[in-house]
Amino acid sequence: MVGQSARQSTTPAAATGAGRPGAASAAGGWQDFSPPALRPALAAALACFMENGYHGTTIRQVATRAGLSVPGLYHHFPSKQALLVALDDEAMNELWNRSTAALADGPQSVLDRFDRLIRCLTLFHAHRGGLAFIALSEIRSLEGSARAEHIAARDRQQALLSGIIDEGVATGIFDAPHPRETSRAITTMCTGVAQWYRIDGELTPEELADRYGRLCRLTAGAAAGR
Amino acid sequence: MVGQSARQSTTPAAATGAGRPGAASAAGGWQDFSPPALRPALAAALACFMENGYHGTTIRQVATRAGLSVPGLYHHFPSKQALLVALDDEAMNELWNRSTAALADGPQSVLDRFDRLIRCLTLFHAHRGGLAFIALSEIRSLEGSARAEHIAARDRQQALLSGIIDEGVATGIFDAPHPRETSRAITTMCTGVAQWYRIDGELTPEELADRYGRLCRLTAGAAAGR
DNA sequence: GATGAAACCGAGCGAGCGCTCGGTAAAGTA
DNA sequence: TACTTTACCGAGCGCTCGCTCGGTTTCATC
Repeated sequence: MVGQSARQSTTPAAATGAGRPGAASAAGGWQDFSPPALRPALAAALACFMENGYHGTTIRQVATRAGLSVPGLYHHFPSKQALLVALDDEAMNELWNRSTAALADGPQSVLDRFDRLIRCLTLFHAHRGGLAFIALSEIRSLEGSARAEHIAARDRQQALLSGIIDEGVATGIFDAPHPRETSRAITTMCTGVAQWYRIDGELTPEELADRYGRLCRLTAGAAAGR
Repeated sequence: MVGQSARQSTTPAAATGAGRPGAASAAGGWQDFSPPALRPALAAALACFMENGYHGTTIRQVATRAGLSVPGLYHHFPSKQALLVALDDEAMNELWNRSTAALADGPQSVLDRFDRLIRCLTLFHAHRGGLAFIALSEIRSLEGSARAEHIAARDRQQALLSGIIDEGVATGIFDAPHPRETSRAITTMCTGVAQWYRIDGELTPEELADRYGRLCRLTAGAAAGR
């Protein structure tokens, strides 16, 4: 309940990014998750895809959930695939924006950046579990260039963490004889949060992030700390 | 290439289990992964589901891949859903049989059992990645009681690891102030192998299992060892 | 060589799919 | 008031879906 949810709502977050929520440009804003803020049709599509998957969802289900007729839905999005691509873009962009903001926001030692990135990953996958889950599990359903773009974004995102781990190994902060597997394992741990975490469960995202921060330090071969 | 792949093929594995491959009843047999041994129609369904997901796969694709006509396929399985359930059962049963065999096979200290279970989980998700991936990602597509049975099997499987971790925390072998999250994180790491590991990649499953064994010890708060 | 079971297939049924046609209603602008 | 834009919908098109009907072929057994 308490945590450090960093409510700084008096400052309108509107500087470098596109001005959309999720840009999180202000200091500390990368851990502020107030509004979901998806357009109604997208929110309906997300809910349907989470329940039945992309191919298991019909356009009529999405329309009904959005309170629209089928042609009414097609007024906002040109195809079912476009709904998926928009959700995927939203997820990948928001995670990237938050991650880069987290890395820039504070002391720049390797361990500080590691801790902030882990916190960012955990908070995102807890708060935006649905979005992250779809982006992770429906890669196969992305058609044409959208799939390649997703994979490029995922690799770029993954490089943030593995870069820090490589740095930490080079400077002796991390004891990781196989940095690639260490990085893979930590990434999997954090993204896995989207698969099981429920926002109405026992832990707040902030509490979970504290616990995962400690676990990831251990996995990376750092001192337990806090 | 070397590893400890425990080739003991002279002894026919045929004692306690149903006699099917994957029962792995002989000593050390839980880490012997020689034959995939799925019926042709199931193997075809698995390949299709991996490429396009359950709902994204048509019965005609499965039939073609199996070298059958559509009615020919229906001679072996009564429905598309039955193919998925059979694959899911195969995955859950094989993992359970191997896990219980691994726990029984050797010294019974907490750390010994932990190491063998982690090794078993990693080897399984590397060798049987396709099967494990479908069982993990298509839970939503299981209809009726099959979904509840899968979840029961998954919880039973999960309890093997969390039980050991609780034991280790109680006896002071593991330093884990939040055993449930530790258990969840380690499980996620190991099952995550099915999402990215390729059998034709740089690491053999046995090498990967060695590295993951070390990582999981760290995550659990044990001494690094080896 | 007759018999029955198992293995298989060409053709196609009814249903539901993604998507569109040709509109109407409401709101902003001149 | 006329005109444009935006937001929406009833009806339905063409297609593919999971599945089945009514067969034929293969093969072990007598």
